[in-house]
Amino acid sequence: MTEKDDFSLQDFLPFLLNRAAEESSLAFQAHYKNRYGMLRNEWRVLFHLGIFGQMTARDIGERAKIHKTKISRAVAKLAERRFVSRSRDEKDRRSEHLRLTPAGEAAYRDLRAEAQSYDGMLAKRFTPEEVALLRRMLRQLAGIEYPLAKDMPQSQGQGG
Amino acid sequence: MTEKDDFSLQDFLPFLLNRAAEESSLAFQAHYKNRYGMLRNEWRVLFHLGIFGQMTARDIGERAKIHKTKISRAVAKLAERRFVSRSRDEKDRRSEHLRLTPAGEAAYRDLRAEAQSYDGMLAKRFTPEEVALLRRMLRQLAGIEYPLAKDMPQSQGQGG
DNA sequence: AATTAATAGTTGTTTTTGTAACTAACAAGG
DNA sequence: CCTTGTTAGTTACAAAAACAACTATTAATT
Repeated sequence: MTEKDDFSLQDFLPFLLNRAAEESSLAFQAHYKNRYGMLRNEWRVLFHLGIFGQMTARDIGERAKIHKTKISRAVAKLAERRFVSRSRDEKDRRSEHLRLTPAGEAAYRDLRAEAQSYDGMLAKRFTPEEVALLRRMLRQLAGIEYPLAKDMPQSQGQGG
Repeated sequence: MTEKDDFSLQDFLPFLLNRAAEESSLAFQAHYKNRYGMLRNEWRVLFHLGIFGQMTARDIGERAKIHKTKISRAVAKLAERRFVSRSRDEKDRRSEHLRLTPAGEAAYRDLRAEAQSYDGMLAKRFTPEEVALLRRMLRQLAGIEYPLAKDMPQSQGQGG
């Protein structure tokens, strides 16, 4: 098992990103899974509703880039557990507005606190400048538009 | 759908990392999938054998942190397609040594070239210093030890 | 208005993954 | 040697994800 080739798999960004994502999700995953029996897409939907208050399934999917079937099943489960309530839009009866119930709000607040402290724990391995740069680069790689506000130097947009 | 809460999902590292990983894997995935009908774990195994020449399933799993059942299935498929050959270790007949066949070598070289150019494309959105820092941070988050060689400043190990 | 196309969301089926249990081979201690 | 434990790898079953096809409703076209 001695090295034979100069290509480094551990520097290959898609591989590295996947490993980092997987590793850094583990502890948080354990939390929403054990505490609430939630799945990844379920906490994501929960968070969107917690953050934005009211959205349709389509809104969520668009913003988080989650496929509509995943949203549909996540919403079904959250609704079944009374974390989310649904109400038809009377102007367009195809879509429905989703929002958190009080129980959903409570779960959201708990998980959000957990997320914040967990994120802080991950971030404190680096300097604040490093973390800011990391997030900026990850957003760029993820194809997420910059908030475009504040005072960021907003460097090179090579976009290909 | 107006914001209501100050928590930013798009800054939450596990979410952001997942999105970046997913997004940045897409094009490469298309390549090994369409061209070779491979799965994620299959190209990973292929690359390990391409890089190290000969390994056991266990070696691969340990190095890439892939569970043994995934390795087992990936190897089975690669062997079936004659990309990989297996040979029992005579000293310890539980384990077997894996290596690429010429066809496997060819596939590896092709995919490696693709990976390299793809990685370059991702990287060129940033400055070389930024990319170096990004990889370093990702390795740290992924729990991958530094090569510990060369001339890296090797900063803060907060490790928690 | 009838026809066609598009959109929101759901359901069904197939792949892929995750987990647990298994076999075979080795290792150690009595 | 014969239990007991460990390791390499496989297989079987359960959970989750991916993909395609579907219903209901609205919008656009003729």
